[in-house]
Amino acid sequence: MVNKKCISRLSRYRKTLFRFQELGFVKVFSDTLGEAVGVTASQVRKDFSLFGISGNKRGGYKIDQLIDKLQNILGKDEDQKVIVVGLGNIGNALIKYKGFEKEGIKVVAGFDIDPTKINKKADVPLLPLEEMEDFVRQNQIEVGIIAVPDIAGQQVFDAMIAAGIKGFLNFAPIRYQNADDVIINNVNLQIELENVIYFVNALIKKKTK
Amino acid sequence: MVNKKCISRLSRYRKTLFRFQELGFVKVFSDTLGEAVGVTASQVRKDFSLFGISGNKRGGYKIDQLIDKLQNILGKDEDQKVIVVGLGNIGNALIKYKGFEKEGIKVVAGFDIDPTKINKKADVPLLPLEEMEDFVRQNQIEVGIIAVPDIAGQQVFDAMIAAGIKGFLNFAPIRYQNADDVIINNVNLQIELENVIYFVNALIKKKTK
DNA sequence: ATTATTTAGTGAAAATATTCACAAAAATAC
DNA sequence: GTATTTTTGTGAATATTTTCACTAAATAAT
Repeated sequence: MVNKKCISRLSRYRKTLFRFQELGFVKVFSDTLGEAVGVTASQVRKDFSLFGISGNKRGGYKIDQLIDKLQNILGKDEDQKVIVVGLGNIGNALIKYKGFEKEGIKVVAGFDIDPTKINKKADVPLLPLEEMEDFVRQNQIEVGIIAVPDIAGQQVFDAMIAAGIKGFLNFAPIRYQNADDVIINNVNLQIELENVIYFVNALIKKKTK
Repeated sequence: MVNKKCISRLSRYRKTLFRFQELGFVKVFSDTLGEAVGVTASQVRKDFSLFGISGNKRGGYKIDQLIDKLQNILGKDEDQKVIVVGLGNIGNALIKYKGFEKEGIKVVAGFDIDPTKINKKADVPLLPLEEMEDFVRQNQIEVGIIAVPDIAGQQVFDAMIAAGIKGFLNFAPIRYQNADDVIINNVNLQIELENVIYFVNALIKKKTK
C-alpha cells in the first residue's frame, strides 16, 4: 500500500540512484539498490511494482529510466515552490538550507509577524506576515513550512489554508483543527530526540543486566 | 510491541498531560487523552498496558501518577545532556532552540571544525571539533546530534562513537557504517518535504479527475 | 442494598506492512 | 541451439500494528 513510509523510500531510492548515476553506473539491481538504501531487495521490487515500475528480468533496472519514473511519481518535473512561515531559529535555518534546491524544491519567501525579521531585498525575501496571503495567491504556492511557536500555530495555519496552501511541513508542536483535505506532515524534533534518549537508556539497561 | 512509534506516542501523551495538568485537571480517560493526541482510546490503553501502566476502571488515570510513570519510562528523572556537532544552519538553530529544555534535555555544547564558528564563552559553548572526544568523556555525554554536511558525516560519526556516544539524532542524509550497538534516529527534512509534495500532488490529481 | 452506567484491561480479530519463495523472462555459457 | 544462471514480478505467507469487543471493576443512581 502507498503510504508515507513508502514514499519516503522512493525519495531515498532516487537520491541513491543519482549517486550511482554520477558514479557512471547505467543499471542497478534490486539487491544493490536495497542494500545502499537499507531495505530488502523484495521491498524495493514491491515498491516499484506498486507504482508499475518495471525492469528487465536478469537485466535489472536502467538507472536513467528509473530516475525519470521516480521524478514523475514524486512530482519533480518542474520546480516546486514553498514558503516558510516563522523566521525563528528553525525557519531561518530552513531558508538558508541548501539541501532542498538539489531536489528541485525552492524556498521562495519567508514570512514573520516581527518587523525586525523583515528583509524584502534578501536573496530569499523575508516579508511581513500580512503579505503572505497575496503572495501565495499570486505565486500559486501549494506547500508551506510552519516554523512558528505553538501559540501562533493555529492562526498561521488558518491563514495559510485561506490562502490556498494544500500541504504543510509543520514544526510547531500542535495538532491543527479544521485540517481536512490538506496534507500535514509533522516534524517534532523534541520527540525525535526523546526517542533517541529512550532507546539509549533501554540499550544501557539491557547491557548492564 | 514497543517501537519508535509507540515511544513517540508516549512523548505526546506526556506533553498533553502536562497541558491538562496546567489547566487544573486531575484525572483523564483514555478517550479524552486519545482525542487530544490524535489516536484511538484503545491505542492509549494498549500503549499503557504495554508498560504496565494502569488506571482505575471507571476512574480513568490520575494525571500526576501518569506523568510520573511516563517520566520514568522516558528517562526524565534527571536532565539529559546532549551535544550538537556541526554548527551550520540546522546545528545552530538546534543550539538556540528552547523547546528541548522544557523536557529536561539540555544542549551543553556545540562543535565544529571551522574555527570561525568557535565561541567558548557563548551561553552554550561552541568548541573546536578536536575537543569533542575529551568533552564527551569528561561530561559522560551519551546522546549527540549530527548536523554536518553528508561528506563529513561518517568521520564525525566515527569520532563520536569512539568518544562513547550511544545515541544519535542524525540530520546528515547518509547511512552510517559500523553502526551496531548504537541508536540512530534519522531526520531528513528533504524527504519530509518531498513527502508533503507527493501527497499534495496526489490530492490535487484525485480532485481534478 | 441493588441496579445501572462507565471505563480500564486485554485477548481476539482485522488491517497493514514486509518478507518469502518461486515461476517466468532474459542473458550468458557451453 | 540447449542448458544454466540471474534477477524480476508477484501471490502467498509471515510479521507487525491497530482496532474491536467483551469482561470485570469501580462509581453513581435509585
